[in-house]
Amino acid sequence: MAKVSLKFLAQELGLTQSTVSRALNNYSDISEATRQRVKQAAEKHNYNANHLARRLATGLVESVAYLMPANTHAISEPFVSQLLEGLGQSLSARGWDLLVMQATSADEESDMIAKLSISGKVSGVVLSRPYKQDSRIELLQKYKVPFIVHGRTLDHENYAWYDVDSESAFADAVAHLASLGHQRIGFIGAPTYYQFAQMRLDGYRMGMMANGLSYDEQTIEVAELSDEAGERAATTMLKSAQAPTAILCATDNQAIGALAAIRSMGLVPGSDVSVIGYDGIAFGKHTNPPLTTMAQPLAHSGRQMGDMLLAIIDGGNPVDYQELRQAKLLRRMSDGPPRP
Amino acid sequence: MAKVSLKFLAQELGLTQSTVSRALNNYSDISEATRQRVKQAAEKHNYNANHLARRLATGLVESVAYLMPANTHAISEPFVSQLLEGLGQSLSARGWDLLVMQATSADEESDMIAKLSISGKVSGVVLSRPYKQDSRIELLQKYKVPFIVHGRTLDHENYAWYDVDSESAFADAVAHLASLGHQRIGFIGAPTYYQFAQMRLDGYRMGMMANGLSYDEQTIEVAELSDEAGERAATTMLKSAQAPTAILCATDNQAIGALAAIRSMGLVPGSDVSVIGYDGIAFGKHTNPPLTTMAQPLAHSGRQMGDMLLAIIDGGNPVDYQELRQAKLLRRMSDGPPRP
DNA sequence: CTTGATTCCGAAAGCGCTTTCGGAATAGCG
DNA sequence: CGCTATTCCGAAAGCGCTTTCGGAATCAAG
Repeated sequence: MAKVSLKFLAQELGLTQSTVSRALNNYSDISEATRQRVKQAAEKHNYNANHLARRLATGLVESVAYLMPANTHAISEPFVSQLLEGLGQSLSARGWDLLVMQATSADEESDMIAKLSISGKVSGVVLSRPYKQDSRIELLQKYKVPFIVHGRTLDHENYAWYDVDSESAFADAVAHLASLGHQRIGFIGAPTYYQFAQMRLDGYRMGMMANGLSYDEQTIEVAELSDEAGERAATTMLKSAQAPTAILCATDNQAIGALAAIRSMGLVPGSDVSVIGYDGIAFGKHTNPPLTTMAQPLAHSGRQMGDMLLAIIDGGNPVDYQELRQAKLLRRMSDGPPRP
Repeated sequence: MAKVSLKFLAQELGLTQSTVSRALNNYSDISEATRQRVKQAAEKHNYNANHLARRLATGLVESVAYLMPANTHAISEPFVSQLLEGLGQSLSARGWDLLVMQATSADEESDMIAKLSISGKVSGVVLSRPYKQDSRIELLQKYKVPFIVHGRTLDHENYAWYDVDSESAFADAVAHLASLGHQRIGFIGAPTYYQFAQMRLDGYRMGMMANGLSYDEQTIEVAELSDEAGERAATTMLKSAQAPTAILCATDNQAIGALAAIRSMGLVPGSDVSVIGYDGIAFGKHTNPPLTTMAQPLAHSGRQMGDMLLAIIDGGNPVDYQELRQAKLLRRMSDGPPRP
């Protein structure tokens, strides 16, 4: 079974490579008759252009890289999975490839971007969970590689991003808790080198002020993004003198941990102390009790971002592709009025 | 900033492309002196070989594809995430790329494989969750594309795979339940066009027989792999005349659904009716009650499989790379002796 | 000083495709 | 019927790299 290349088809048909190539690519200077003939032959022999050669010749690289966050088992986080799925769909609809890359350390992340950029391996990049100031974004801009960010940095005027307005989401969550009668609302945040962590904290603060509640550093804990970290943070918070009657968490994972912490202190989440998470992971339905959360509309975020990135690669202006979505309260069973 | 290509470096150094290339690739017919000179220049100008050109020239494609199961939101399943992570590590340690592909329908899966094979886009493939008879595997063999399967088909003699012995795992689970005193043990399985589903069912059956329990078609339900499906299956099972006192589920997701079904009937999982899942997803710790499960050792399965695949690509004999791991019982709170 | 063996580098072909250019064959027109 | 305009295809260069081959220069040996 000889490799079916352009040359092969050309010989088979008594034409030249270039003619065959142009026929396949619908050039207008090929007669309809031979075009058909060529296409049938291609079909018959199951011809598939070697994409390496094509890309080398055209300079177009039909693939996009997704960079997984480093220093965290992010891939096992729900949002990454969903994102990947959507991205894949968007890309493959156009026959493009999706590369997934993973840096093992933060240093390596920048390195990887630099390599990626100059190697011309991909024609677009999607980046998740940026830092407040993210050198990767600067690199991407410097090398003029089209990209889109899942989330935002502090200064997010001049590039494309897709994000959920977690600031107002957290303000809303506080308002909800306040309307239930809570006064002491704790906050379990994430390290604020992540911009999303900062915004969630800001939202919390704004919500507290807006509802006439005292914003107190004492009722804030910073934790990593895991359930264990959430559990630890909730424990120390509940053991403090002024234990809160409700806890807001930066992520569902942390909230799930908080639930565990509350239970293991002999308290009942949802009635003794309320917990609200953020993300809306499907699994929240099955926790004990089911987790109330600010749910992101991430169903098609991957797809969305893929389409946006493709549009930018096609020449669109990145700043035209900034999309802010709203999260909404998904009440399950982990919130309620405070104990009198 | 001119593109730094071989040509560029060559001019810079007053050498030819070929010399520069060979210097960079450590050919022995290049003097140590010029080798150093070339390498320094490359370093200085941040040279990175265009991998498209290299691959075209060498015929080696330094990338591997992971095919996500179709027809299911598999990517959002925990095992896919973990696998991807491990694969990425293994591959990137060698500078290879990981492509993720997703077919939207079962038909398309074979198509995709065929295209992938003849396009020469990748030099290896990893495949998850094969069917009993899987045409994709035949295609891969036909086109002589190195591959490794995550799971096994019915006939798995002559290719590489990595699997967990779910047959004995389920037999063990039954034995455990029997030792607790359960007599009527139900089984929620998966569609048996999946080989893994067949094996888990077989394990269940073997376990029942080995413990002198009656294996009855009545106490078997087939469900999709989601929590909702598990919930429905458990519900009909518990409403039947001979409701089981324990339920074994093919996956943790189903088991989590079963937990919900039991609770919504006013029963207490773990004491009124036991449930045991399979997979060992991290989340099982947080269900209500925490889920007892047969945990796979999937921590490094991705890494493992990546290494195996690489070895095969390097010329290893696929049949030398078949690895069967054991699952083990992870007792949490969803199992216990039956109510008298 | 000649010969043969080394050492080192340049020349050139080739990977499979795209794309520009030019030219033969055909068509259209007066 | 002669001339220009079209239609269609072939020739060839080039994308950036690898790799084989041959030859000039250096070396050791006779």
